[in-house]
Amino acid sequence: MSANRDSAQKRASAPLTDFERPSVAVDTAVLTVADGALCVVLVPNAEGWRLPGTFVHAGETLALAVLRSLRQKAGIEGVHPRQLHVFDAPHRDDRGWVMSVAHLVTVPAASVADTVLAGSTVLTPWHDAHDAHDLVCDHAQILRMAVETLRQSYRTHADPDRLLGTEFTLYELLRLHETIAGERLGKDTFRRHMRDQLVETDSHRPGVVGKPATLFRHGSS
Amino acid sequence: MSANRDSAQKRASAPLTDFERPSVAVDTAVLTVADGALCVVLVPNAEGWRLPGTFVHAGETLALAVLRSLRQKAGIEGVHPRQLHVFDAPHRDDRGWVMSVAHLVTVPAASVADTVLAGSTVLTPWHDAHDAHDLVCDHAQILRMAVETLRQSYRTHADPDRLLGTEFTLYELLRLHETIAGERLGKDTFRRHMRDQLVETDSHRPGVVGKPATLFRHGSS
DNA sequence: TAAATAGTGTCTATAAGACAATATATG
DNA sequence: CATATATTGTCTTATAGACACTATTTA
Repeated sequence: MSANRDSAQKRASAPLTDFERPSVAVDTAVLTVADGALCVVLVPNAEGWRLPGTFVHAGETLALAVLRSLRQKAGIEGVHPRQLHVFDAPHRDDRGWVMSVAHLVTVPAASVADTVLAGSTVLTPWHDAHDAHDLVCDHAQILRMAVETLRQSYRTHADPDRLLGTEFTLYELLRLHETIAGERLGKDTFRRHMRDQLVETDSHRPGVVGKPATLFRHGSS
Repeated sequence: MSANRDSAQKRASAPLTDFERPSVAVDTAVLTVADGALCVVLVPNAEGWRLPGTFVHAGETLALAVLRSLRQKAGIEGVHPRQLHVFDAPHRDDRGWVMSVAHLVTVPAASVADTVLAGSTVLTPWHDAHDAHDLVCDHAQILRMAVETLRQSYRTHADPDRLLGTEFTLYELLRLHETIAGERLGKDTFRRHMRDQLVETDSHRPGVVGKPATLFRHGSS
């Protein structure tokens, strides 16, 4: 029975060379919100635009491979990769058997300018996430999953990815949520949902005209 | 610059042999609900209990590897694997560099008896999912993720995994949800939530005493 | 004071949850 | 009829969303 043969192989001390092994890559949707638009980092290659990615090296976790690829290809540092899904169709990559583990990373809009400067030899191309067509193989699907995951996390929390700074007005938070959700949200209902997650400060941010808005910080959670 | 070298490698026609590659395995939490308990399939090995799993073979998708491992090790057929997460800690397996892609599979309680018979040489050990301790490496974490994923899908749908048969009473559905959620649910609120997802039939299931319950089927969704 | 933005009070429609009443079976 | 289970009606309370009102700033 083949089940016995399989078990015997797994109990042996060096069974790993008995099998052909796949190459494992990571591909990452780097998202930010800037000027009321949800943006993603795309890099050009021969066949079109793609998400930044790399092969995973020995002794490296997937998350570290993501960090390495973003540092090298987009000059992005200090982020927290979230795993989304493994894409494993046997012939999705014509170079051979390559699985890709899709990831999501978010970058605060405030650090986008720094990011561009850091990758000195590489243009860091931010694109509107909703206008990103013609991506290679399954990268459009990765982008959709990333946006949906971001939406899900912002549906229940004020700013889990700290896309705003430490202090922000409720209207800035509202515009962030509207951009991520892709729809208008009632301001008064929104306030009531967010207030108990936030801490009011003594400071205010004056606008060009009108009553200055109270600044808030994140709660202890 | 190392980014350039990396790009050159990826554009070459046979770059896949330049890197050491990981072994990729699948491990699956097979869940069912039987007699008011959430149960999981565990198989014994030298270090303790573990979830059924196998290495992924060349030319095979992750889902197919899951199906093969369940057929061989537990006699389970006709299921639909759902991907949960990749476990990738570099030294999680002392045989070498092994990543494991965790999966969730559900089996209707009605087919559990058949499943046991089908694996003629293998005892199919169902265990209470909440009493499953002492699992090898990260399998306890996989089980937690599987249970949470199952709970999430039953929070919004009547019986997405078809754990009940084609016809069932609302009280049978209520007991299923209570077992999965791990808490009591109000019966009248539950009815109102479920009714519009279900189709009432002309049939009834008589109990030992009392008014026979109406049988329902799933809606068109 | 006029205009603009920030923040709050209140009303209504809807949904959740608990409780009670009704319906239909067995013995 | 007594009892047990199924099913529905209704009441209370909480929440969502819309609207309008108040507050505070600049010009």
